[in-house]
Amino acid sequence: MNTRVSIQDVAQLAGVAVSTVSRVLNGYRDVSEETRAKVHRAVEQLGYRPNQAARTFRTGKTQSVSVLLPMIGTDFYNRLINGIDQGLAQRDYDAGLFPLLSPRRLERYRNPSAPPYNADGLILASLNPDRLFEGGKIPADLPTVLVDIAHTAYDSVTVDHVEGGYLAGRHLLERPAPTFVVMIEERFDTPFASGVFRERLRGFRRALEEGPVKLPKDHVVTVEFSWDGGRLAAQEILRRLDGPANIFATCDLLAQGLIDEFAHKGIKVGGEVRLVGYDDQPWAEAYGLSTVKQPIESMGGLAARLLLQRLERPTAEVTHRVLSPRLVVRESSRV
Amino acid sequence: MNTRVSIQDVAQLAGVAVSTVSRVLNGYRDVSEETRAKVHRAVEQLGYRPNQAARTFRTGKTQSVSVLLPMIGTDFYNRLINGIDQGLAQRDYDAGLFPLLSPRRLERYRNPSAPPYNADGLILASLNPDRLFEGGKIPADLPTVLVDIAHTAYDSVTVDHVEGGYLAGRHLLERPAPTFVVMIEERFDTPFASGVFRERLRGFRRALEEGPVKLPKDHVVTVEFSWDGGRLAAQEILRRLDGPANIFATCDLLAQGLIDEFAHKGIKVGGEVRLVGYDDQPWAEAYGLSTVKQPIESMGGLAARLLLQRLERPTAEVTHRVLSPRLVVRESSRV
DNA sequence: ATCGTTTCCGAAATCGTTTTTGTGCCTTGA
DNA sequence: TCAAGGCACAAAAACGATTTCGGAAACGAT
Repeated sequence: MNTRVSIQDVAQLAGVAVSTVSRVLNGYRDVSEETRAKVHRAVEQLGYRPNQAARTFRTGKTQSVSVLLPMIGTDFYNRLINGIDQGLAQRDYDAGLFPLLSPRRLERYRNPSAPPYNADGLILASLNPDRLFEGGKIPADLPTVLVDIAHTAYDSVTVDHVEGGYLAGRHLLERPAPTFVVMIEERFDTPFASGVFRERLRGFRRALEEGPVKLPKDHVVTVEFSWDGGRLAAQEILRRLDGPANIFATCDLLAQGLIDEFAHKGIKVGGEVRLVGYDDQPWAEAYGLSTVKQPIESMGGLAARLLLQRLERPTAEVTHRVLSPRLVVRESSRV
Repeated sequence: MNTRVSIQDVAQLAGVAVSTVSRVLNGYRDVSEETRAKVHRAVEQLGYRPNQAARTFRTGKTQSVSVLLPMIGTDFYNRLINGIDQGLAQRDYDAGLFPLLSPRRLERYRNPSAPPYNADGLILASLNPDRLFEGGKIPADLPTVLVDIAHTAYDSVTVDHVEGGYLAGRHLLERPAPTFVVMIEERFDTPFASGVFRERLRGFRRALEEGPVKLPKDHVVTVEFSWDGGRLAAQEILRRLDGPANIFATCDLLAQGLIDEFAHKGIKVGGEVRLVGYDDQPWAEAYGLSTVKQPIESMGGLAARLLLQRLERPTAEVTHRVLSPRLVVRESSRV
């Protein structure tokens, strides 16, 4: 007995036309105080709630955007979501989150009329639209901005991984020593963003080129994306080295594995063995891990603002914003 | 030039009526193979995509449900979301996540025509509908199921915290010793679920009643919901005791603080000082922490299935499902 | 008194689907 | 031969809002 009452009923009870009720409800002018009150009274009395589906149908607007992202629960996406949310809230927009929790979901969301696309705009986090939509267009030509990944055809906000690697490199080279890089194997068969680890390595190399130290091929250890990966890398490094070293792990998880394994072998990072990670995970501070911190919240907030802009002017020129990471120095890289 | 093409255009190109196109698209009978092919050809040629808003408007169905939850990023909500997602995917429903990231969002989501309620059903996680909607009804009378909280008026899935406390108590009392409980102060001014810590304590007390050991009033230490809270509790306990003890922490975070502080003082849990936590956080295993594990994924999956059922039969009787937690014994409580 | 302007409001068109109803035509069976 | 029924499709009526258009009344200025 709630969804049954329509704007018609309100109009009838108030003794006015539906158009008048609509005008009152949407705060338009051209309505006298008197009728406005009558309408409000009728609305109150009937407990009328506008049918949102009808409204969306007519206006084509939902006042909401969808955020598609590979997963949730990681520190990265938590911070990103918070940033997006704040950016959106400023302008009375709401965000629905649609994580690609399973291959099945991914398949479903390829359907252009899936629920996520029932929104005014779209934020794709770490998701390559070409791969996600298999070369097709964005469903319903939804205004879209990419975050944590770039694409010539869409607005995007990213942070510069090359620069992050460079920062790590410059820092470690304050004290020249044999250098190792521990990084992750990339897979290109998912619609997720990729190539970042290689970029970080590239930046690191660039820093090395400015100094006297070399990075031999076999000093780049490629492992799996796991804590165990880091431990294995530590064993590998110890096999190759006995003395001071500078180590760059292209993500904190690997750095953690390294630290734990070193500790197990009685080696404490910082001093002789210096280590820099990447990501600034929440536990990094407790671990005393030097690391490269990305402005993830800013990235999210900026993406939200870009989307809002695009909603206003759909045909404006595509913009790409590249944010800079920041080096956080802690004990693990002290000389 | 995509959203511009409607079912009309398809009908015209195919040389049939719109109703026929609709029948084809929805797989209804009463269409010959020949016209079916014609329509499909026209659809293909025009790149026609049905207007989802219109469809929703007409049918009143979206094939999606909304999940309202206090936050994301915690282990609890991660597991819950995974459970829900799996339960929903089985029947071709999609879930939009709407975390109450800020007080502002909470306020917005009180509006019955906010985007989250533009769905076929609603899952409220840890959220009390009375408080959330300030005594009002669920927006648009959306079929709703509650999870991690109960309410007489709605379907719900919860796990029994009293039972969890009881399990911890029975286990610790295998070896009688002075007993402490570390718990968290509750706040009732939020729309979030609450009272669970008290319930866990109640269950623990119930176990004690079956044995010879007493729980003195000042052996219940109430602290803040933080790692530091656990550390302070450890200090407090050490002040009161010198010898063996059984400790029940009503959540793992407190247990972690306890363990760390004890370690700092040279005391290792397990053996003399036995400890049981609650939640089975991801790190609990590495910590060797005995703890009470809730079947969170099951809870989510069950909630999803209940909602699906209710969507089919909106007037069916309200059901409440109470799941049982399970004790995971590890080193921290070995004798 | 006349003429414009403004203010307020109603009638009707409209959005793109789904669903109901109607209508010829073709079969079938008695 | 005729009634009954099924088939394939068309026509039109919803669904519930917003928006456009236009007209009556009220008002002020000439």
